[in-house]
Amino acid sequence: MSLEQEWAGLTPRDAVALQRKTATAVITEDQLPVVRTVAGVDVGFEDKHTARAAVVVLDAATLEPVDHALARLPVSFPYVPGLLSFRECPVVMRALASLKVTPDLLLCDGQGIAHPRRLGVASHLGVLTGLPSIGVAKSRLLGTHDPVSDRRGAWVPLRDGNEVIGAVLRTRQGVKPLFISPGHRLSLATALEWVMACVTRYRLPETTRWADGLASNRGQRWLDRLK
DNA sequence: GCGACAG
DNA sequence: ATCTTGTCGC
Repeated sequence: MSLEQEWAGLTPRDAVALQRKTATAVITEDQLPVVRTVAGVDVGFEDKHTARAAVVVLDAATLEPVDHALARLPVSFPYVPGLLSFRECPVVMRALASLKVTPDLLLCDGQGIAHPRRLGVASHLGVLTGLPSIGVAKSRLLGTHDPVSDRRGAWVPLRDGNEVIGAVLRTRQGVKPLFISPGHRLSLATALEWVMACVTRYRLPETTRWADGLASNRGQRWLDRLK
């Protein structure tokens, strides 16, 4: 059965309960294979009723696209901070299912464990797919942190109380930092290494840039670049 | 009760 | 998330 069917009729209250249960399966220790391919995952909205997911698989060494997939699905859950998974996972799972190349690592838009119940979209997708995943968010959902030096690669821990739930990373000088957190099957240190490995000359890693481009309404232009 | 709040 | 080209600045 598809995820959209399994989650049909779920209320925000049910969703929170499901998150608490699912968070139990999240692993934040390194369990990665030799990473040859890295995928960028993102969801855009064609209108208030239709979600579009984009997944782009890049060669981990060259950062060149080797595969991609798109999927569309009616929106079936409202945007509620902390419950983003229930809006985005169904359509993302559809896109992932149509890939020809299964990626070794997922870089998802949004938080990993830097979440009230330690189950942001990246973590949830990691558990659903069983794949290692990283949360790459453009802004903060939870946690506090010290100022980050304006040097490329500089980072400071993101904390919730005494617990380190992620990092605030400067991927480029002169730009707002990114909020990185382990999604599933890897540590924060490894997550930071992979994000920087996917960054070239822009604020966002190449994985995210490709996925963002294809998921947005200007996706056609990016499709043209895919050969 | 008053803010904060991924995309 | 989304409406949107060129332009100012590091």
